[in-house]
Amino acid sequence: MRWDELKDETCPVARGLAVIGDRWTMLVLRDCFHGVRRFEDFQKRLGITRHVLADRLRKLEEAGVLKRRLYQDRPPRHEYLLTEKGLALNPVLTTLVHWANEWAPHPDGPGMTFISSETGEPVEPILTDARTGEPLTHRSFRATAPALHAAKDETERG
Amino acid sequence: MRWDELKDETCPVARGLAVIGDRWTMLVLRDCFHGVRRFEDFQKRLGITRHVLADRLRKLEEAGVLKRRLYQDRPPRHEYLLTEKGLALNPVLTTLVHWANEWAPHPDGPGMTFISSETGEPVEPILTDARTGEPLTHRSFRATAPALHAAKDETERG
DNA sequence: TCAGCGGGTTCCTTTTTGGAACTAACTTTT
DNA sequence: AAAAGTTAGTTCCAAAAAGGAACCCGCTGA
Repeated sequence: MRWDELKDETCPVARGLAVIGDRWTMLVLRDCFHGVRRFEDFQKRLGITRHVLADRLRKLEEAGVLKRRLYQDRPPRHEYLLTEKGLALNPVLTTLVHWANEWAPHPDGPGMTFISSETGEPVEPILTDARTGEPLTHRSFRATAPALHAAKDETERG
Repeated sequence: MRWDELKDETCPVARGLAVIGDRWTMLVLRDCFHGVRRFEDFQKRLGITRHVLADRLRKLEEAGVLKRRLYQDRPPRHEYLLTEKGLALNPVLTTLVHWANEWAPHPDGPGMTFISSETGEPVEPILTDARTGEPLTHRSFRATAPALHAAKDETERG
């Protein structure tokens, strides 16, 4: 399987990764969430090469995660903004940050924390079951693929 | 910046992606969560080339996400198991699946759902604030980087 | 008219993949 | 005993992607 065939897979992990699974894409999105909008700013902050950046921005726009908006005529200049689809990736970034803070921390402590948009109070995002309200740990639930019942309960413990 | 320099970044997004941000890595981990343990099984299921798979498994082991365990001598054969660090990636996969089911669904419906390990009942994983118990939407909170106060509140709405 | 800005594109080199074949160390079948 | 199968890789080469630097275009402002 080649990488560009991922988007046709049934599995939602594959379908998600077809959009955001590329090397630089998540870092571009991180910067979007930090308010970065312009080509030059992405390039300077990420240290990504210019043609790779142009390619990723184009693909994210095609995927509907970003949209371009004209912010001046003559010469036409665009900025890149998160769509609803892009904003909805916030939990993915968040859980990744949560994991990295715990399992791959920088010596100088967490580089990122979360605050409420309304109150500015610190927020501690955790995964819970919407039906019961109970917090979910990696042990308390698992994924099942309808057509794929090879799922086993064993991992390291087995 | 080259890709292999990511792990030295301060930002937890970058540090996380240094481990799991590679093209095939998340798909390998998905299969781990489905109980796949052996080289041949990964290879057949993913359609990944063998030396790329060997490389990814080695890197995941070095990162402490997987560990190899001998399951037979003569000839020595190893299987790959998730460690605690690897199991802790479950929420990242989960939120990705949640996003893909909503925003990049397959025509034939969701390819993956979640069930409780204890009861087998369906589980709907959502992000909430551990302090208040309130569900978090992508609008209700945001990340702040201590050294990086360029964060703006505006996106598409601005 | 000349420098500078913003947002790319082009060119070339290096690295990473994809694809297929091959190896090694056994075990099982004929 | 020889042949075939199993498992986990490694090697080789061609193709694709990324890194790095320079260049281009349409302006603005001095």
